[in-house]
Amino acid sequence: MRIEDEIKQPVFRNQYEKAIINLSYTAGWLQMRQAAAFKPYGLTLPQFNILRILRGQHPCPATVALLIDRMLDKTSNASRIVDRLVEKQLVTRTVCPANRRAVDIRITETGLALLGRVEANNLLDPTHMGLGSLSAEELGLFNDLLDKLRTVE
Amino acid sequence: MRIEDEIKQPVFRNQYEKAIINLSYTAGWLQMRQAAAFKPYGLTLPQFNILRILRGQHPCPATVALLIDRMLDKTSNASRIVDRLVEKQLVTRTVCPANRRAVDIRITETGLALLGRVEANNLLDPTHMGLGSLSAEELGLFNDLLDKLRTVE
DNA sequence: CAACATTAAATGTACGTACATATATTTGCA
DNA sequence: TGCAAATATATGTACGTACATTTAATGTTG
Repeated sequence: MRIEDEIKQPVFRNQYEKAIINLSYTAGWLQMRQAAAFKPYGLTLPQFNILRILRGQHPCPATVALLIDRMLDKTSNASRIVDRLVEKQLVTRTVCPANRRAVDIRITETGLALLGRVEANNLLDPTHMGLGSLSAEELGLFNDLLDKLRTVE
Repeated sequence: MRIEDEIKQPVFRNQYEKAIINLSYTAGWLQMRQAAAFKPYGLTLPQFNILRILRGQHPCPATVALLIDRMLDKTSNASRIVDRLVEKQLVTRTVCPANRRAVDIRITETGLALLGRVEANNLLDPTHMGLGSLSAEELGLFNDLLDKLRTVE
């Protein structure tokens, strides 16, 4: 559906403004679908992403600094997201013996099992998440346009 | 810059995953730039958008329901955003005489003046906000791809 | 008219983001 | 050694989003 119809605004001042609004709206649309997909498992998207990073490290621990480095959004507060995962016993947090400033964060068996159940449902495949309607060629074009959009000066 | 380099992840499992991450990342990138542009004026983006809606109604009042209807994000909490605008005296809130359940929200002279100052700086033009690097043709294509992306089934 | 449903907005709670500051530990160097 | 700087994380505050519940006013219907 065209963005004009989605948000019931028949006309934009220019194509730039339309693209800005379309981009924000579409990103929000995608985020809502992702959040809804995780909800039955009691997870948010940032929590899911951290669990995946921890599984990538498993059985080695990760530190908060490593999580921040791997996360898309650098300003998000990894400490507090880990807090919630600890409460749900999906993750453990222990002082790092080698460097007592740091903490060792590990995914638990429960966490691994939950991650497995979430992924078994193919929650992130394009059909569920949109984008299924774009061809490989269109996806490539789309990625190029996004990259170009961010170039300033 | 390519998304692979932006987030230092050299490879994606497939083009879909790359597009999803690229879309989220780019929308976040844009939102950061917008927030930074409004910050010197003590405004957030939702506050700015509500001020614009109120100016569109001026000198008539708007209700909370009208604001929600016009806002991109329907689940955001217009009541509380208006709270902050009232505190800053950019907006007034009075009980609607015709329907005492509703409230009449009006932009003040201070609010109009602030909006004028913000816009005088061209804060939302494509050069400041990115997208300046895209041609008219590319913008059209980009909008079409976003619209198509959201079609499911 | 009274009882109940509907409507409009406000409030509460959980979570995340953005940014500043605090606390504890380690490192480096005079 | 001792002390300042750097490092790793936690905490605090303001704001917004998502969603449920509450409060007050208005409609509706028997």
